[in-house]
Amino acid sequence: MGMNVHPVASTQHSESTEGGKRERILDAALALFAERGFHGTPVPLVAERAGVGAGTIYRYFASKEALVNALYRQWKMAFIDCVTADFPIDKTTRAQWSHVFRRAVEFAQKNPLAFDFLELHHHSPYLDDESRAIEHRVLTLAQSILGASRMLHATRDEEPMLLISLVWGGVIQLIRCARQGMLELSPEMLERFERLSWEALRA
Amino acid sequence: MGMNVHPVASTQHSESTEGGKRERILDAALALFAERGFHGTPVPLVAERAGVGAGTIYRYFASKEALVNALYRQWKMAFIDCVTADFPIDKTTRAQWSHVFRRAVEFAQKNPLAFDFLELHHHSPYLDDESRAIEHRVLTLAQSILGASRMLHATRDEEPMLLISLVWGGVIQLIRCARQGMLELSPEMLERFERLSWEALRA
Amino acid sequence: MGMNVHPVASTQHSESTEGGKRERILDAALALFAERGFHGTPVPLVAERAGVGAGTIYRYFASKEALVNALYRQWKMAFIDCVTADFPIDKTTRAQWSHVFRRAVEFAQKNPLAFDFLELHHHSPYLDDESRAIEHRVLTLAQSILGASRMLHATRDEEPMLLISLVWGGVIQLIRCARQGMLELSPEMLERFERLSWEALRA
Amino acid sequence: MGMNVHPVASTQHSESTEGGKRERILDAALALFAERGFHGTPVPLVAERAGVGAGTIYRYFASKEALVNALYRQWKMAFIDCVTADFPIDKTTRAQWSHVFRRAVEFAQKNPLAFDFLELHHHSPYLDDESRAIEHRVLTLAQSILGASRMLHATRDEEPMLLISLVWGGVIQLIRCARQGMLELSPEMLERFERLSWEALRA
DNA sequence: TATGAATGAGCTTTCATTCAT
DNA sequence: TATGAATGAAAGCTCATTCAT
Repeated sequence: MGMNVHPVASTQHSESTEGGKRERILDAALALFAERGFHGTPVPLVAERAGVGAGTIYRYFASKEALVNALYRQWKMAFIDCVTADFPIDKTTRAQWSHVFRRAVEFAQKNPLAFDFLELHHHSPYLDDESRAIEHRVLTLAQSILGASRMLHATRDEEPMLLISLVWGGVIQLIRCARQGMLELSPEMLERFERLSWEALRA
Repeated sequence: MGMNVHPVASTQHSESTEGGKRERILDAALALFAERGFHGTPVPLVAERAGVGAGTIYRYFASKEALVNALYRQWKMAFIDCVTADFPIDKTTRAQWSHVFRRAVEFAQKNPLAFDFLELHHHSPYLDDESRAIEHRVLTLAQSILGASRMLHATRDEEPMLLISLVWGGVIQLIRCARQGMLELSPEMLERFERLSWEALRA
Repeated sequence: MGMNVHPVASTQHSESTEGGKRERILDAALALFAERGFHGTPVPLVAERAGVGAGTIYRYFASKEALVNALYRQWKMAFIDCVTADFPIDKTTRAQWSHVFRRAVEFAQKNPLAFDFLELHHHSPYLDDESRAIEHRVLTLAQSILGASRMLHATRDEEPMLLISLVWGGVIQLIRCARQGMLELSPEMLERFERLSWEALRA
Repeated sequence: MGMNVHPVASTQHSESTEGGKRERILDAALALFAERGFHGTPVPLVAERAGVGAGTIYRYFASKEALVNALYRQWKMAFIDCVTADFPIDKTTRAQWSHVFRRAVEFAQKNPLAFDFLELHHHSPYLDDESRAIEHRVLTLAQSILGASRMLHATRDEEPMLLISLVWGGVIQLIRCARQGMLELSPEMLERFERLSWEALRA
C-alpha cells in the first residue's frame, strides 16, 4: 500500500475503456514515450492509443512538453513514494537498504513501462525545472541517509556518492538485464543481489 | 595505442575543416544526437554542423537511420576496443578489473559525447540487429571472463550477471554523476571507487 | 431619441452581467471582431467574453458567419437610423449636411467599436447578400438627396457620386485620423471640418 | 517609370510559370490576402496559387506574419514611390495636387489587388513596427507639404490634417466606388473630381 | 434552455529526402 | 562528386461545431 494511493497500480493496462480521459492520456503517453521516446511519438498517436480525439489532449495539457513533464513528475513521485513509504527509519541500515532495494525492484516489476520511461527521460532537455527538482530530492535524501549511517559506522567510511553510485547503478542495471531477458529475477536471485550490494555498502 | 586507430581521438572537436566528409558528418551527428536525441535532430542541422550540403549526407548514408546505426556501431566498437585493448589476459583478475575500470572511465572522459550518445541510444527502436548484436558481445565477453575467475575462486562464487550488473551499473552511474557535477572524478576518487567495486567482486 | 431604441447605447460596455444572452453575445462579438477581425476571433472566446457557454451561441446564431452578419446588420442599421433620424427634410441642404455630419461623428464617438467593425468588415466575403443590400441603401438615399438639391442649385452641378465620395470619404477619414490620435475632434475642429466639407458641396 | 523599378508592373498576373519563386509567392499572397484577408487565407492555398510547395514559402519567409509584412512594405513603398516619383516640387501646389491625385488613381487602376490589400490591412495587429513606420511617413510628408503651401496662402488657412482627411479620404472613397461599379472612372470624371477636390483645398 | 467537454478537420510549420545543377 | 533549393507528408496545435448532460 502507500504507493497505491497513487495512480501506479491503475496505469499499466493501456486500452481501457473506463477511466478519466486525463488518466487514459497519461497511460497512453507512458507506453509510447517509454517505447519510442518523446520526439519519436506523435501526439495523434497518443490520442489514438488513449481512445480520445487529438484535440482533447490539449484540454488536459498545454503542450506535448507539458504532458511529458506531468508524466515524469507523476511517476517519479510514485517511485519515490513507493521506495520511501513505510521506510524503517528506526531499524538498522541493513534493514533500510533491504527495504529500498525490494521496493525499487517491486516498482520496476509492477510498472515496467514507468521504469523504462523514467530511465529514458531523466535529464532530457524538455524536462522543466520542477521535474528536475524532484530528481534532485532523491539524491539528497539518499546522501543524508548514507551520511548518517556512515557516522554510526554502519556503512563504509566512504564518500556517500561513491556508494550510492555503485549500489544504485547496480540495481538499475540488474533490472535492465532482467528486462532484456539476460537474467531471471527470482526471489532467490533478488535476495542474492541484495546481499551482494549490502556487502558493498556495509562497514 | 589500440584505441587510437579508431576515430576516438579525432572526433571530440566538432567544427573541423579538414578530414573526410564522412567523418565530419559522423562527428556532427554524434554531438547533435548526444545532445538532442535522434528524433530531435534534423538532418539539415547535422549537415550544417558538418559543413556539408544536406544532400551529401545521403551519399554516405542511405538514411538517417543508417547514419545513427553507423554512428552507434563506430562508438560501441571504439568503446569495446578501448576497454579490451592490451587486456592483461595473463594477470590477476584484480588487475583485469582495474584495467577495465580505468579504460572505461578514460573513454568516458576522452569522449563525453560518445558516452552520452551510447547511453542515450542503447536499445532504441531504430537500432538494427547488427547494432544490437555488438551490444550483446560485450556482455558475453564479460560473463565468460567472470565465469573463469569464479572457477579460480578469484571472484565471488556468484552468478556472473549479478556481479556484472552491480559493478558495471556502478561504473556507468559513477560517470553519470560526474557528468552532472555531483562528483569530481579525481584520480584519488577513481581509485577509491575501483577498490570499492573490487571489494564487491572479489572472493 | 430615435437611435436609442436601438441597441446602440447598451453595447459599448462589454462584461455586463444583466441583459439578454443574445445581446451579450453580440456585444462580445462586436468588441472582438473589431479588434481582431472575423477569422482572427475564435467562437469560444466570444462565448467567454459574453459570459455564456460556447454552445449557447449556436442557439442564437446558426454559425459564426450568421453571427457576423447579424452583427453587421444590427450596426449598419443603427448607423443609418442614427444619421437619418430627425432628418431635417424640410430644411436647407446646408442644414441637412450639418445634421448628417454631426450624427455620423456622434455615432462614431459613442460607438467606436461599432464604427471600427463596420469599417473593417464592409464587403467581406462572408457577408451575405442581405447585409450587402443594406450597404447599398445608404448610397441610394444619399444620391437621391443630393440629386434633388442639385436640381435646386443648392449644391454643385456635379455628378452626385463624386460629391458623396469626396465628403463622405472625408468624414470617414477624419474619424479614422481621430481614432489613431492624429487629430483631436474638439467641437471647434468638427465645426471647421463641417464648414470645409460644405464648401466642397455647395453650389 | 520611376515606379517601374519596383515589382509593381510585374505582379498583377498571378499564375505565371516564369519568375522567381519569391515573387510568385508574393503575387499569390497579394491576391488571396486582398480577397480573403490574412486570417482567412491558409498558407497552403498561397502555395498552390504560387505553384510551389507549401514548405517552400518558409524558405523565403520566416512565418505567415513575415510574409504579410513583406507584402505590405513592398506595396506601400511601391505606392509611395509611384505617388512621389517626379513630384513637381517647384511647380504650383495646384500642379502638385494634380500629380498626387493622378498617380494615386493610376496606381489603384494598375494594381487593384494591391490597393485593396493596402486598404484592408493598414493598421492590422499583425503588422510590425517597421510596416507601421512606413505608414506614418506618408502622413508626415503630406502634412509638411500642405503646411508649406498654407504659409504661401496657396491652400486654405486650415489645419492640414483636416484638409488631408477630406481630399485623401475622398480619393480613397472615389476608387472604392469605382471598384464596386457605382461610378466609371473615365478621364473626364477623374478631371472633374480632381477639380472638385482642389476647390476644397485651395485658398 | 444552457452548457462546455469533446471532437476532427484544418491550420501553421518542420524536415527527411530528392534531384537539377 | 557535391550541392542546397524544393518538396509534401506529417508534425504540433487550434477551433467551429456538436451533443450528452
